[in-house]
Amino acid sequence: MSQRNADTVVVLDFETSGLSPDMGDRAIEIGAVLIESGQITDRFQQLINPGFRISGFIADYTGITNAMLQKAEKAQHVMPQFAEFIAGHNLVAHNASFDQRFLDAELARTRASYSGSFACSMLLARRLYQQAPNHKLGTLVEYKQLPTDGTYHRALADAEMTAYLWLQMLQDIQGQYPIEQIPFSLLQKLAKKPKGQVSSVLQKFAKAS
DNA sequence: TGCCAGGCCCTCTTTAGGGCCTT
Repeated sequence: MSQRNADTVVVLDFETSGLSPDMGDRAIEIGAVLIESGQITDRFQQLINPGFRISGFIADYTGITNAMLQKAEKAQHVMPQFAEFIAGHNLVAHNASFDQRFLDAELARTRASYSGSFACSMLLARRLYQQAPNHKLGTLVEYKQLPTDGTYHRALADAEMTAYLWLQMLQDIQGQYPIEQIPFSLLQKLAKKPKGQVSSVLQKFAKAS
C-alpha cells in the first residue's frame, strides 16, 4: 500500500536519449531519493545502456558519454532493481508526465511494475510560486535558495534538487496554513486546480483538519 | 542549449495557437 502523507515519497528523475519513448528514445540514467517523514533516507542511481549511441547533444547536455553507457547495465537489469526501490511509495518528479512516460515504457520491457501514483513538482510550483521568473528546476532551486552542488542534468542531482523543492513546498504550505500532515492526494489535487483557487482549497482543508 | 512528443495553461480562446517544461 502507498504511503498517504506527502512527506513520504520517492522523488525520481530520468536522463534519456530524447523526449519521446514513442519515437524510440530510451532512458540512459535513473536517479531517485526516498523521503521518509520529511528526511532523505535513501538514494538510487544507475546508468542504463540504451543499446545504441546517444547524440552529441544529449552527451553535452547531460555529461553522460557513450563510453560510460557502454559499460552500463541494460534496462532489463536496472528496472527490476528500481521497481523494488519505489515499491509501496508515491512518486514525485519535475514535469512528472515526462518521467512517467519513460518509467512506464521502461518497465513495460520487463515484468516489473509499480503501485504508487505521481505528483508533479512543476505544476505545484507554478501555483505556489507564481512570482518565480520561470518554473524550470534550476530556476526554482535558485529562487528558493535550495541546496545544490552545482550539478545539473544528472539524474541523482536533479532528483535531490526536486526533493528539496518538494520539501520546501510542504514547509511553505505548513507555514501559511495550520496543517499538521499534508496528504499526498491534496497536493495532487492542488496541482490540477486553477491558480486562483489554491489558497481557498488550502484554507478549507486547514479548517477541516 | 536546437529538433523529435505530450500535457498544461494562457489568451487576441473554446470551430485555436503558442509558450512552457522535461531530454
